[in-house]
Amino acid sequence: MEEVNELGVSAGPGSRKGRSRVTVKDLARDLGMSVSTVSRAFYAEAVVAPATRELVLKRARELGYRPNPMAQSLKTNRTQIAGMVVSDITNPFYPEVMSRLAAGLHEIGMNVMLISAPQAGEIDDAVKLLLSYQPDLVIILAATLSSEAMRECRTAGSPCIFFNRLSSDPDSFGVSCDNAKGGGKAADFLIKRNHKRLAYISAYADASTNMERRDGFLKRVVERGLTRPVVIEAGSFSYEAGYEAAGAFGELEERPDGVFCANDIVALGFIDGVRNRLGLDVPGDISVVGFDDIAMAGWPSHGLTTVGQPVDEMVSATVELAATLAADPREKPIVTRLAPRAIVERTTTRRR
Amino acid sequence: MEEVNELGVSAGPGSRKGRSRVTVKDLARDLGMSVSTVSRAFYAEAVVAPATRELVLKRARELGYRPNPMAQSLKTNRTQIAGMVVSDITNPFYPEVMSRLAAGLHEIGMNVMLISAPQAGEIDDAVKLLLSYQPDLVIILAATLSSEAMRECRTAGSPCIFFNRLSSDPDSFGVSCDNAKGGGKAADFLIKRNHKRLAYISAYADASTNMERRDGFLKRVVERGLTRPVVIEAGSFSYEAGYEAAGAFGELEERPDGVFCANDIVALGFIDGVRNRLGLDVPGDISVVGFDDIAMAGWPSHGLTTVGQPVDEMVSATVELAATLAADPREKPIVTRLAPRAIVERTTTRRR
DNA sequence: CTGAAAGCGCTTACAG
DNA sequence: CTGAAAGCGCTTACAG
Repeated sequence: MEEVNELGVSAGPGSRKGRSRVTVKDLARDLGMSVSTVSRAFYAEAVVAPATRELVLKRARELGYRPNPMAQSLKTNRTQIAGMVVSDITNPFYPEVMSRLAAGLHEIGMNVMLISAPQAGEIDDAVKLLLSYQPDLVIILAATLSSEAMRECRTAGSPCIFFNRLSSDPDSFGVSCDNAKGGGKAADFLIKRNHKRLAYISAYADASTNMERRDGFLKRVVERGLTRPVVIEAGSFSYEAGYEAAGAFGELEERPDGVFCANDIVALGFIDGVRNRLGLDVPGDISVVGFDDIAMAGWPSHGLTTVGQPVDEMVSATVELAATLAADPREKPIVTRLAPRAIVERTTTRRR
Repeated sequence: MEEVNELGVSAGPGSRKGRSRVTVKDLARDLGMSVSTVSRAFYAEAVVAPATRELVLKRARELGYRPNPMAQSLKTNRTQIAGMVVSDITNPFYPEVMSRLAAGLHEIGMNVMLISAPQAGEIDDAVKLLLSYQPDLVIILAATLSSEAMRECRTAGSPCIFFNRLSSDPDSFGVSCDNAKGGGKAADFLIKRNHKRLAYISAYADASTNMERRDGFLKRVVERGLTRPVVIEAGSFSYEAGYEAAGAFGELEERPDGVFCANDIVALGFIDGVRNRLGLDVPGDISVVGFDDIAMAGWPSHGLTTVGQPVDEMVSATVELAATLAADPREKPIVTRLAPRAIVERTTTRRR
């Protein structure tokens, strides 16, 4: 940082903050070039003598110069910011995804602005705050945007990518697992192991993920000639909801022997509920299959058999889409569906 | 959004993006005032006729005008951005904290820029990217910044707040639980229930949280006249580390009857390890106490007795500090310590 | 290939 | 109390 002083960049009156940052002006002066030329050196498309560019880039590195993205965005209307809206943070699936998404976005030079709403209601205000930074795009995890918020994104010119859970809005992008297929896999898995009476534990009823997994599961079961599975409404994607669902499960006159849950966290709650409240054995009395394959599913205390999500592929697809959208936000909305991974068989299922 | 058109704000040449945003200029024209006056209306300290201010604010609301923070920051050197650096996302304690911190920061009008590094090594680059946005401060969760990164924060003028885990750097802020006291509480708890031979499962050895909890625990145990607890090095704050530590625990010639773990997630792993690998009963053979009181600790399948962190207080303190720092970054570094909550007694401990 | 100039959307001394 | 002007750090037509 000595070079900063070499340059003679003084703190200046505006910087009570003590921020002495190298600006394009400093760099230009140091190099004896015009600001325009220096600026151009940073853009591959810009026409500038190769030798000049090299000189600029080299000196920039030495002085630790980086273009100020705030100033850039004022001119370019691009911010290199990806908004990330999250609400259902209690599902461990999302921290895992957030972390990997953020890393991927950093790699393409984007920064992530995080909006996290404990309650769904509070999301709107936060989205407004986010939008004032004009993010190049916003990625929505496990949250449902109000139609007002969606409209605001549109007027702000920030396209929305729904990750995992899709939106009913036809104007937004989506990256998701082929959940219906995943539901079908769960059905095949249980039927192959000779289960006869199946059930589905439904989470948040309106979530696309929930509906697709349910429908895929039911459809396949019926196709295979078994009776249509019972559906128990747990109400949300949470451990508690799964735990409560065990109560309703206990009331069934004919007890199912195979259960597919909307996701892992619901499955874990359901299993605990079934064990504690109904005194049943898993997998002795019933088999339970989850969806996601979060790290916890692999813990010995749980050993959950589950349909794995193709997280790597989903993250890559999202990052790629982000790169495209950052370059040209006018792409037409598209929904990408990735095939689920193979079922991971652990200890919550067995052959009947 | 109709008003935008009323105003006659055209998309303009620069906005291929279709971003038609109301600017201060538009608002001024609409109100027949100067840009200066309009701008002033948004600052409580600025001198402007009350009636004028009201008018401006009202119309701004109607048109959906919000000052562009990018442009603002160019003048003010304040960005209203809080950087958030996270690495240990597998510990569920952090998602809970992130979510609440983000919400609190949004309430004081700050936005959160997230850096998440899967491996500690990759954090430096991401921090550089973050710093180019000149965050008013950066909050560090469960991560250790390289000294180079810390220096960069300093030259960038962004003060660092270490949350939970403290830094050895004397130049940074900190908000943490009184971990030593928490360790002492765990000791008292086990001793009161007549445990005689105690052990501590250590996580990442260099983490301040780990050291303080350990030392507080050991000190209190010795003070109370018991023999100094065995310390087993699990190596990291993870389930896997706890699980592995059970192996080392099994090798001990004299088996402890009470174990205090560096945090909940380590405790859960340790318990599973002890049960699966050693065939021991918890709490039959040994009692286990954790630290944090994450949601999972309360699950029936775990029922972990644990020292609760004062998360609410820690989050409030951090947000308050952020507000102060955003206003004046030259505050002197201070470390806030909050008392741990009472131990939550569940089913992994019993009286001997 | 390079430079001078305009302007992105703001804030804030400086006059009046 | 208000307005005209300068300037924050950039990019990018426009000349040369």
